Amino acid sequence: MHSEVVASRSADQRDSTRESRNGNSPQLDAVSLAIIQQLQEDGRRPYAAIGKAVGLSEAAVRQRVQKLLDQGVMQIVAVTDPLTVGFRRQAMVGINVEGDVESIADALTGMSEVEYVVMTAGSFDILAEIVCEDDDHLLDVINKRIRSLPGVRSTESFVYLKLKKQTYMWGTR
Amino acid sequence: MHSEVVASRSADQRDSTRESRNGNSPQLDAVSLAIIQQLQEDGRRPYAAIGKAVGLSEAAVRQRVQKLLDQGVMQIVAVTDPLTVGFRRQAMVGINVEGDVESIADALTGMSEVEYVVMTAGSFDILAEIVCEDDDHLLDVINKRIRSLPGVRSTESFVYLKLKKQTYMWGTR
DNA sequence: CGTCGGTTTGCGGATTTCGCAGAAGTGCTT
DNA sequence: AAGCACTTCTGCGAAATCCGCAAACCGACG
Repeated sequence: MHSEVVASRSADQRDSTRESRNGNSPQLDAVSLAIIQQLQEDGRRPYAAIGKAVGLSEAAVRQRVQKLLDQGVMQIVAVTDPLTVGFRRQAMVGINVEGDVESIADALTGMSEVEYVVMTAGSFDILAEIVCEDDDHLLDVINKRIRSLPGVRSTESFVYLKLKKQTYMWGTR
Repeated sequence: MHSEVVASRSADQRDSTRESRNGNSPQLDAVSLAIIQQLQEDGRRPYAAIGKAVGLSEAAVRQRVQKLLDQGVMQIVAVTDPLTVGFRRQAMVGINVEGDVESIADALTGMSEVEYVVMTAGSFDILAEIVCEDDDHLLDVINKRIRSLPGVRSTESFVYLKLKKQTYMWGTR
């Protein structure tokens, strides 16, 4: 059917991307990257359409997507502005830690109200995004649960007023 | 078929959630919220399965999902850890503004390297997440493009070292 | 009471997903 | 070079899903 596409692809695209120095990250070739890109535009795009776009059979796309999902490289989900969906209070919290930063980060990861945790360089060791239903809940999470973690030296909160942009399009520039 | 489910639902769930004080946000009833919740667990879950879970026919779920998509209330996309996908440098940038904060936020929104923009209360007026390929690119975006915006008083950068958590499960506690 | 707009439902037909067996490609060993 | 283990890709047929549409339903309003 589209055999000429397959033939023209296999030689060049296959291993053009080098696996990163990041130890745990599974190496992604250009085809998987292209598949991810397709699914970043529309998470429900049919496998056949993706296959046509990247030069692979429907079944091959399906297998690759399943593997990417299993490996945790990507997830296909609905995303919303939490404000729209009834979570009225959100905040980014900058945290300074003494001792092991990663163990604190892991503790934050375990909290259901914490949506996003990243270790950073700069005047904060950790940034964590908190999503709550109301002020009381937010106050409780920040003051009781986070500040009380042993090793947390200080925190600074930035309450969200308005979400202006939220994209998932990297690679599609 | 599942008429008893429909019957039991229509009376109670329909308009149990109040529309928010947020002017532009389309009011979401409990059923749409439940649909979103299903799609946050798996963006490719079949409409029929969602219908069974929320007590609606397959066609009704399909129409609601389409409307939520059209209205921009939610989007169904693949999300990844950018580090895994070859974007080696990311940073959160805190920005202080003199004058109109929103116009600066809009300017940031227009930059393709900016993934996330939120207006905040606290010692920053805006938080923006930047995704770049390398150090040069990141430096360029922060120093040349952001700091040069008229009205930007100061910026502070937090370069990402390691992403620890990234979830889209609000509502599913 | 009638009707008007918005939603839901129940279909058939087109499309997509799924599982599987065989072919093809890769790397390693002899 | 040939053999072998392993992974990936392809090409189906069957099952499930998606999609469009017309009719039914429902609350609101005159």
